[in-house]
Amino acid sequence: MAHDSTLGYALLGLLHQLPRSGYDLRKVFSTTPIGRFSDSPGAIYPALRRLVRRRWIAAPAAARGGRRRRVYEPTAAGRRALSEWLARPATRDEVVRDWDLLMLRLAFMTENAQGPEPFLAGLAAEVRGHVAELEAFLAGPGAGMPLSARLAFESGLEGYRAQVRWVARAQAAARARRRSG
Amino acid sequence: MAHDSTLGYALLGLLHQLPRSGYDLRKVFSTTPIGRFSDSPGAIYPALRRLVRRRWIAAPAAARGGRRRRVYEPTAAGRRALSEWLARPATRDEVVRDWDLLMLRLAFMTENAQGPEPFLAGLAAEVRGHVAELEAFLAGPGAGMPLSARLAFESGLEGYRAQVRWVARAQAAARARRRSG
DNA sequence: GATCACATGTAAGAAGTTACATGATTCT
DNA sequence: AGAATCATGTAACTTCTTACATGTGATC
Repeated sequence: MAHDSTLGYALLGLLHQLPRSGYDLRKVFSTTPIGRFSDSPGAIYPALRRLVRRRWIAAPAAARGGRRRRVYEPTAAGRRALSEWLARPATRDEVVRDWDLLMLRLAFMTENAQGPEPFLAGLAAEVRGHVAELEAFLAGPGAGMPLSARLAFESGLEGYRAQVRWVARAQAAARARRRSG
Repeated sequence: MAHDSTLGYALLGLLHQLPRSGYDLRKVFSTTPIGRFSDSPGAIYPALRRLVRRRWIAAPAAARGGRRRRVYEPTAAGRRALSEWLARPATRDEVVRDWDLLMLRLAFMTENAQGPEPFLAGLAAEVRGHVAELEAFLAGPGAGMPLSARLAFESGLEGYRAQVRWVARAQAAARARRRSG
């Protein structure tokens, strides 16, 4: 099954938590600092129609005539698509280019059968590997960078090092949760 | 002057360091982990033509006939545009949605008159403000998030906390550099 | 019945992606 | 000459942005 955009999965996950209207979804984005999604109608409504076209969500007939509030909820296929997406392990490419997408996946993982532990294990490996790559670059070809460029590079490196520490704590928290029920 | 895309500024900055061809620029992106830019020709060449259309870069006539290597360099207007861009202070919105763009600006700031210190000062204020916002959310409306969602939120928070520490060190490094010449 | 908040939609354009096409040079 | 590599270009598609348009219900 072809995949949707980050926004598409964000909407699908939110609708899985609770059926909502496009307007509700916009308010989620405009009132919480959860992601970096735009609350613009020009993004949300087309994304919803995309999901409808894929038959991942549906609005229970109702609300004919005029433009009333349309509440969407996932179909069986939509729930399946969400599950499959949540089960995907983190790739190196996502670590480098799409960290937000990985965190979105994690955020919805409570709804998942296995819980976050397998995902976090894979993520830990990939993020450590990426830090090693960045460190190798800094020690090798990147050694002679001018001050500002080196500072900018170190910002990225420090960000990923923080994620290495975070993921270890996250794994511990998930383990503790599983043991204590 | 209207602004260009992140990729456009990346190209402009690189060409300011050293005149290059599109192919050279692609290799920069494919062989260094500096940014998250794609090395795809479908992004690079149209972006170069955009910069040419704006008269920010030019390829010294030469290389007529057939498809030979075309080496671009910034025009006077291009250098001016780069300078103005580098002089822009970091905004909160960029901190939240476009950290990479800020780091790109910093990376080219060695070429700048003032050096990175004013930029870093503004950046420090904005990133601290954003951390405070995230902490307020976690303590207030976000207090009841399920485990996975909270972990994902904390990943973001820890990333920004790491940037608060990084920016303090970066300011110290820039100060030390200025004093010691 | 005017006005405001709720709610959805759309058009135009920007910029990227993937995949393909093609010319020029160098190496064997 | 053939193959690999250097080098540029383009078409189709996707998705987002900004800005505008429009309908519906509640309140004054």
